[in-house]
Amino acid sequence: MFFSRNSKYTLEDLKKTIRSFTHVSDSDMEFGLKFFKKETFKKGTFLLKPNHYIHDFYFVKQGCISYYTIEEGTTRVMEFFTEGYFFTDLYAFIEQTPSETYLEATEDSIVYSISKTDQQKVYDHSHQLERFGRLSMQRTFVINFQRINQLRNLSNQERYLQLLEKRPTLLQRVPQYLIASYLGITPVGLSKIRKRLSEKK
Amino acid sequence: MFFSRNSKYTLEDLKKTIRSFTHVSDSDMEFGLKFFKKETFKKGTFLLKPNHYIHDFYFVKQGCISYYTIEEGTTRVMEFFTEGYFFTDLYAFIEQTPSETYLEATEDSIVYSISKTDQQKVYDHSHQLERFGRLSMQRTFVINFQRINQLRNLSNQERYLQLLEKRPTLLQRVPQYLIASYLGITPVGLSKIRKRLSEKK
DNA sequence: ATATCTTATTAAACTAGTTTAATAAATACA
DNA sequence: TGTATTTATTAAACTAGTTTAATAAGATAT
Repeated sequence: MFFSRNSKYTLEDLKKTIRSFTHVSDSDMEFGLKFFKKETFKKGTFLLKPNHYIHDFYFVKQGCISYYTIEEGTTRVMEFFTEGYFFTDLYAFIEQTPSETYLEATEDSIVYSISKTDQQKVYDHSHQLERFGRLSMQRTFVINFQRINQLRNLSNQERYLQLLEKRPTLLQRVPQYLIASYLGITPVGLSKIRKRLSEKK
Repeated sequence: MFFSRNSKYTLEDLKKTIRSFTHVSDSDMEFGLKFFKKETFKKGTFLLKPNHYIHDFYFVKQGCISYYTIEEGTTRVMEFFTEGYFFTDLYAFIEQTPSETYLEATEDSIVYSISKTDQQKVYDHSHQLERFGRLSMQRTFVINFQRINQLRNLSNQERYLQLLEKRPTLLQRVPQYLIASYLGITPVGLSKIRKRLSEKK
């Protein structure tokens, strides 16, 4: 109900991203890519809502998918998936449990998707692509690990500045109160930080 | 210089842990395990210090390895690796760059190690073990992700209580100022939290 | 056992955040 | 275009942490 499907697109960017991790032969690549479907999501539509199962693994071709929970009325943004990101609600995807999260297109978005079953077929068929799977997990691990250390070691202001530096367009693309949530602070807190910074300059 | 080596041990616990992730045939398992070496580290000795390369991937059989940096004189503990943990300084290991971290045995410890080269051999030889590699990365991903959300969403007091619950023995095994560092607070801060909690009861 | 060194607690002053509420600015839409 | 709604800022009172420094308690070694 959420989306419309249509396939047969170039997938060049996806192919390129996969090969940035490890060598994959043309035949294995072809085998893998044929399972991907192109999907488009209008701004404000959902790829996933709580209490639903998630069957697909995604790659962002264009747009922005916000990954968040709502607990006691408070939105908590865990990630903004933009161009080139692989994503899913990994916990629910792995365990095949009902999700507790939202995946919302906060911009008009185009993604490629592959079902868990098909992904398993791909990994069974291709050692090279299983390796890609391992390495992309490893990459994500490193990124998350750096994020953990940032959260523990940097002040909110420092984290805001790092975000500005690393993902400069995000603040133009996403409302500020969601950025605040992503940083783990209140909108008021972020506003204060911005004021403090603008006064310093 | 840091350690002494000797091999031929049962490795039963390592085998069991690997098989908790995915099926691995006896022959693949045998092939993989023969690369692991048993190493022992006395309390206070180092598996890794800054500006050294790390060549090995580890599994903790017994003991506790603290993974930390020292920045501007401040120790920042990133993880305590205890029984059943796989670990290495992943960033330096992957990129083969000089490490910026310490891996210190904060208890007398026994670990199994495999070199990066040998690990690559194992992955090249066995699709099943490559899958184990992917799945164990995935597991670590989920754990780290939960940790990120805890850091963003919970108060220091709540995180301390969660740590007490999830790893209750850790506080007996590790000095409190390292626990504080792991939680991202000062020893004084942790002491205050403990006082507040003991008064509440 | 005593002295030494490390670790933990406490106190006091301070700071960067919080909450709640009001206001201002920006955006959407009818 | 004007009005309604959403988003961002500001203010005020508060809170959970910080830093520095002193003290107490615990562990180690001679």
